Amino acid sequence: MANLNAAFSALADPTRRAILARLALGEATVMELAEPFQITQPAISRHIKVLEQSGLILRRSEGAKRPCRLAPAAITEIDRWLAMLREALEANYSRLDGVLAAMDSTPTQDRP
Amino acid sequence: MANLNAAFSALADPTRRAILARLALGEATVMELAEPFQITQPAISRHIKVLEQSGLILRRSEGAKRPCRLAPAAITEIDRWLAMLREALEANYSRLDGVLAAMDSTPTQDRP
DNA sequence: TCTATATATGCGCATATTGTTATATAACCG
DNA sequence: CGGTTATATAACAATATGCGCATATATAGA
Repeated sequence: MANLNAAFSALADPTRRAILARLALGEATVMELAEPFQITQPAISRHIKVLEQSGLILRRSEGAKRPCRLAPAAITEIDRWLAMLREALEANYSRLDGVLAAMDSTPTQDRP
Repeated sequence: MANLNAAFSALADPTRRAILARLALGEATVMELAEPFQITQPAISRHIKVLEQSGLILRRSEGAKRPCRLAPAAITEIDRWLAMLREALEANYSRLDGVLAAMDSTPTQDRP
């Protein structure tokens, strides 16, 4: 639960989300990731470092290149946390549905 | 896609995530939300403001109280964005499974 | 070895975030 | 009306973040 800080913080930046979206298509190098953006390469390198330290991406070495790819673990962890909220909302909806159904079918029903 | 900045940024703070977790149990007032924490009430008020402005929570007025509850829309939006990564990872796994299956069942299979 | 390519890091600056204290606003209660 | 409760805002300090520029490191290749 500690890494959620870093993971959500990393996701809060649109450049970093765009990088992740690109990585969803497959592994990519720093230069490839930097290409669509107007900011400098050092800035991209730092974004990548943030993503790496947050656990959202993994890297390997291929000569001078350091390709990046998505890291399943962190994404799963985030998903698990959000599931809590999702389920809470679903539960609320169910409850509401129940109330509405009760109102509809049994107006002023007797209940000991 | 614009609100994702604010939403993820809001989620990056553990106090705010704890507030959301509390709200998953149901509506709560500022004082109720502040109770488990050691930080001051103004600090909690500001966390709530951040959550509200990010769209993650909704509020109503009940006399002097301003109870908070989870907002389905923002949470759904986050979920949709993460689904992209989730599906990408699943696709990668499938591809890997395919490769492994091919290696296992048909070593050096001919393919025009 | 010299040079080009790929990536990382240090520095300085502008801006944002978080917490605290003090205070303001709003509604309830007697 | 006056006091209490609930919540918000202002002002300030400390810290963090993001960017560009310049530069360092690492590998490839002639």
